[in-house]
Amino acid sequence: MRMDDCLKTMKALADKNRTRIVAALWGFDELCACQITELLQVSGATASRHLGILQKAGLLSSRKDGRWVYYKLARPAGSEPLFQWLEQSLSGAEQLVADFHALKRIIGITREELCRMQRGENCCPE
Amino acid sequence: MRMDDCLKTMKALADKNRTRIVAALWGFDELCACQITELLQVSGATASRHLGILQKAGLLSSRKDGRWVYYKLARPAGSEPLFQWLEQSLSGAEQLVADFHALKRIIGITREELCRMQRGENCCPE
DNA sequence: TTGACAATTAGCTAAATAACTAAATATAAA
DNA sequence: TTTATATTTAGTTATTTAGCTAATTGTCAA
Repeated sequence: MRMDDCLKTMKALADKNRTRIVAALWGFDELCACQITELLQVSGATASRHLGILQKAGLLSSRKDGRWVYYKLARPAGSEPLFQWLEQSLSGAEQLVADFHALKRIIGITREELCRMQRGENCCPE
Repeated sequence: MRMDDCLKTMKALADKNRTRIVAALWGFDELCACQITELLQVSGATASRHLGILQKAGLLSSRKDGRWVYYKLARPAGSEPLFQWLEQSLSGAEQLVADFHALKRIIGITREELCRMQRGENCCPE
């Protein structure tokens, strides 16, 4: 690996929100952009930018399904020790435990309803 | 490890000059601040700041010997996989090979002469 | 074909950070 | 004790980056 690629990986992981995304994908194999947006409580554009940085570093892969884009961990060849260190270092971290519970709630909401919430529409459109 | 400590480690390593410092200490057990300054070709203050960031992240330890301060890798408990990934990812990196050769030259210069050079005094004081 | 809409990109602002110079600190030598 | 000097800290400036809103893109449904 070239030094720049290695630094790109470190820079991608050296951010709290991006580490939260990676950790979320340990517990939930695949998540869509709007679910990540809801987890981080940031704008969709911000979540998208973070996902792009992780993907450009080779840490995530994405799959498009209609209007939705799903992300999962890529675990490129040779990255095993890095992920091992990360998982071991972060196991039980308060923020990630809270995230795990939040995600259980989030995946219980349909994506349509989730996106409606994110657009600020109150609820229950009859 | 708390999440903040983990992020501090990642942030410490997510900088080219600091990665070069860590890699330098793989090949040369212990180096003093002025040798690191010479390697990176930055001001002494800048080198000192980078060394401080690595030390606060727990990645370096230091030892004072008179006017000189020597640094070495700390390799804290649990960090083995991280260093394994780093060494494997960076093995053969162009910049680090060049640094290794530069260091062989640098350690051949007495610290007194090195610091004299860094103060801008030309050479050969009789 | 048109309208709705999830996701991304562009453009901006505020905060974080890397670099420098100058001042402060601590140690050795005269 | 005074002077020289290796390192660190303070203060400043320039660059990078995380966040936002608005505009754009690509897809589905009416």
